[in-house]
Amino acid sequence: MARPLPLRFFNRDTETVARELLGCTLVHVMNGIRLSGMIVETEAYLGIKDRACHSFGGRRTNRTESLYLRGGAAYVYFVYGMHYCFNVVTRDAHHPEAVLIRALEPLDGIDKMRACRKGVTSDRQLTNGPAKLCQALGIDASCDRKLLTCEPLFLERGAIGEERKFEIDASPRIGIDYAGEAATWPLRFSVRGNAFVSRRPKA
DNA sequence: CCTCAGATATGCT
DNA sequence: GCATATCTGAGGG
Repeated sequence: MARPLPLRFFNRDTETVARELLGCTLVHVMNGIRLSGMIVETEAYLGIKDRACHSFGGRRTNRTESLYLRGGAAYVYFVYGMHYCFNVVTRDAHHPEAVLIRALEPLDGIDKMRACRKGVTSDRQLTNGPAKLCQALGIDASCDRKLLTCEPLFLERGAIGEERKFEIDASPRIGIDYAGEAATWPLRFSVRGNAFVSRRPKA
């Protein structure tokens, strides 16, 4: 099993981290069971200058506090009254930026994921959305602010030293129409042609 | 395959 | 009070 990604991976430019997380594996160990999936879709959120980001304009509240941790922390927030979304915090404490993980291709613990996603009929729907993957992997508010460099919640590099075996699509982010000009920034990244990407990027 | 309405509760004004 | 980085099921093509 690969080593977790180190802190220095996260303390870099947010867009770079969002691109390089594609192909990496997100792992959550629950009750000794390893639940994991390959990251196939991400979005970069660029802090105080990004109207779509929860820390836009330097806003700092209880909910957004984890964005002001150093890179490598988890930012898990609750939306629409029933869903969780999982983010990886990037850069340092003075730059409240993050990468939203939007979709995974399931790897380990698929039976357990099916149990967590009762009612879902096809495996494609297990983790092809930001709230779906949280439900499948058992990620909730208790994961907020956790450091992502060790169990139970961490990331593993994809193929070390190997060339990427996929092309990356860049497209506008989902569900942020209120964000003005920022809504057009191509900060959503996905693995071209992967069946678990939440929506096909517009050509 | 597609679009659309409804669910639901927390954070913030 | 109100908006929300979403999902599901129903209905139509």
